[in-house]
Amino acid sequence: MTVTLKDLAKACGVSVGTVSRALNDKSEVSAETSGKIKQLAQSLGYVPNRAGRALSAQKNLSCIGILLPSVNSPFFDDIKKGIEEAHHEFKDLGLDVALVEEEGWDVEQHLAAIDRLLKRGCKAFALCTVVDDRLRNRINELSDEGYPVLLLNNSIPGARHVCFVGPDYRKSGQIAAGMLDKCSQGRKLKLLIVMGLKVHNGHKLRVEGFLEELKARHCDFEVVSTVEGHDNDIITQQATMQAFAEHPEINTVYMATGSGVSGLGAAIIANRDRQRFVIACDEIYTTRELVRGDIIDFVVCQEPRVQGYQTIKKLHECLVKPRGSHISDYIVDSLIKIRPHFE
Amino acid sequence: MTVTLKDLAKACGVSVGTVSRALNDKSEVSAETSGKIKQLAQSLGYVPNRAGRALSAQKNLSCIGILLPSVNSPFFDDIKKGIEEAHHEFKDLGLDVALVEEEGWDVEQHLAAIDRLLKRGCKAFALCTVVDDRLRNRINELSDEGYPVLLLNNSIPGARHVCFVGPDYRKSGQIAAGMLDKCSQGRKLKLLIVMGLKVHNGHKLRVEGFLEELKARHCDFEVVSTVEGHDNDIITQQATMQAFAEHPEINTVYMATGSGVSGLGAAIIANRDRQRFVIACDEIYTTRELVRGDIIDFVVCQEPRVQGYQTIKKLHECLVKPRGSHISDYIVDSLIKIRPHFE
DNA sequence: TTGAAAGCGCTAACAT
DNA sequence: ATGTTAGCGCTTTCAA
Repeated sequence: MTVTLKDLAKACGVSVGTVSRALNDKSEVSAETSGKIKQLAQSLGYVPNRAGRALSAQKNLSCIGILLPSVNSPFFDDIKKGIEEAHHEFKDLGLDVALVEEEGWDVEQHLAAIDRLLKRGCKAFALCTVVDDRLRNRINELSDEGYPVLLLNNSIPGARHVCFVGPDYRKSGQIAAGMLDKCSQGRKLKLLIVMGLKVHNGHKLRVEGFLEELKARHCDFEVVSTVEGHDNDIITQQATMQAFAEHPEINTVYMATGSGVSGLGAAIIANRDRQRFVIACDEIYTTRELVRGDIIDFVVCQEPRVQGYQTIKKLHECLVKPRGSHISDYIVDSLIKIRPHFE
Repeated sequence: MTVTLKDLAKACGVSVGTVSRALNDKSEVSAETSGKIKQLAQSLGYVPNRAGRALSAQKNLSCIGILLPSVNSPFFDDIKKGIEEAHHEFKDLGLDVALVEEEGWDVEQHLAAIDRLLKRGCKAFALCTVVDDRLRNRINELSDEGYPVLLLNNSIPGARHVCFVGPDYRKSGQIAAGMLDKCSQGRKLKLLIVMGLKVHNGHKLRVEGFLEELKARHCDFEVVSTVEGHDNDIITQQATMQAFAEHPEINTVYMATGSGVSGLGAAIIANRDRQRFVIACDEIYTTRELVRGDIIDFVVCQEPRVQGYQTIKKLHECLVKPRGSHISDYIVDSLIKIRPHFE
């Protein structure tokens, strides 16, 4: 049988209350007793029972705060679905979720959103935000105050976080290159690369991985042009159209961001006189449509729904497990999707 | 606040015990009271609290029985990992798992295995077994006795089951064809198809989907030969070698089963003088090696780990939810994997 | 600083 | 057939 608080209490000659307080760092317990209890718990392999804990915490359930830059960004739809699913599933284990949605990646807005979540009484945070000094500092503050912070989808170097949930962007690029290599038997590749937003670290990594892998495979390629779509449909379309006009020899397009794909699609359709091989990233409604219509040849996806689900699951783990337990990252798979996937 | 047993009891003017019994069909409660309670529970949107239930059921935890034909079949390794993972995760929610492993698909053995699980006191079953009348009847018996039966990986037409967890084999074949189409720009395909076992319905469906999709895409192809590897390395190797000898023009191989892939690899390596495009199914250790070595071009996988995990999760749901709740199937994704996936 | 005890939602044993 | 109650593991008051 598994070891319970009662067992520990008996073994230590103290009451269950004391054991509970010691194990949860409630600080109204002497260092000596606490140490003894913790040690014993360790050696006996005590692992708290979720059901018991959940039941007890039923009235004052703990809340997870989530920040997403998801306003007008369909990519986040599936992440939100995953969050909802997990929220529903963990509700009766004493968990609540508060979601704050922002439009875009403005640092001020993101900082304000974090404060709002904090005021709502959130006990843990999942942030999809951007590489910036003030944000990094704010995250580190939260961590130091004992709040678990999870970074979602976009990693922030130097920020203290319990774990990262998201894709391996470099590998995503490598996989796009690997596929391209398989599909372009010997043909010389004249490449157009469409980037997204400067602040998003992932898009850069994707391109790096992409080029790296093309080289490693000794593909015959040349990057004819690289444009920035700023994750915006219209800008993406204009930039792509212009690149096609200036470099009609472009025969392959790699778009390293999911946002702005409508613009890419429009540009490709407007230039259908030339056959081009097109690779996109991330599965959103428009992308699916374009793959179905054979405008885009394949997409490298990143399991957004799983990301949403795992975000909640991981933070739940943080709140339930004893402080300082190691929580592993969750790196989603990079999935190649082609037309039959969407039919 | 969510509605509890106590709320229902108060509203109905009965005791919590009666409500619990009514909702769990304990049959020592009058049809009249029971009906009234159920109706009220429905209209008030009562949903049982997992934590409470788990805690209460702690001592006599219910056991899930699983049958896998996994002996000497590395494909099941990842399924088992998923089962282990979920087992660990649901342990403190009052769930136990009993796994019985058989070698191959022998009907007698599978029937005996089911009986063994039943004797062990299992309350629900997950079966990975084969299309056969006696097995179908046995499954229907179990269902009629009120045991939830889940079919894992291989569906059995006409068997009453609460849900199916596994791949869409037809789609798996379609996706292989879609990829092949992308990779074989115009080249005429001279195909060798390697089947697995007759009793496995899925392999047949894969080939159907594969050919269907090639036709739908107007690919220029011809099935030069179809061989049966009987999910065995040596037979697969011999059959493949012979096909290559008789039809040296074969330039593409589609293997619709995961087992026996070592044999396929050996045959390809022995015939390296000719360049052939090779598609395999299912991710096992050997397959990964062969993809890394560029012997196999790509694999269509089926998330075995997720299948294992979801099997436990779904059956847990069956045991926890009120009788007769609808449990949805879980169809895993068909994943295309290429070399960078394994590096 | 610590112990005792109530209570979270549910089931099952016991009583009626 | 139904009511009453103990107890599952845990946290959190309330006392001491």
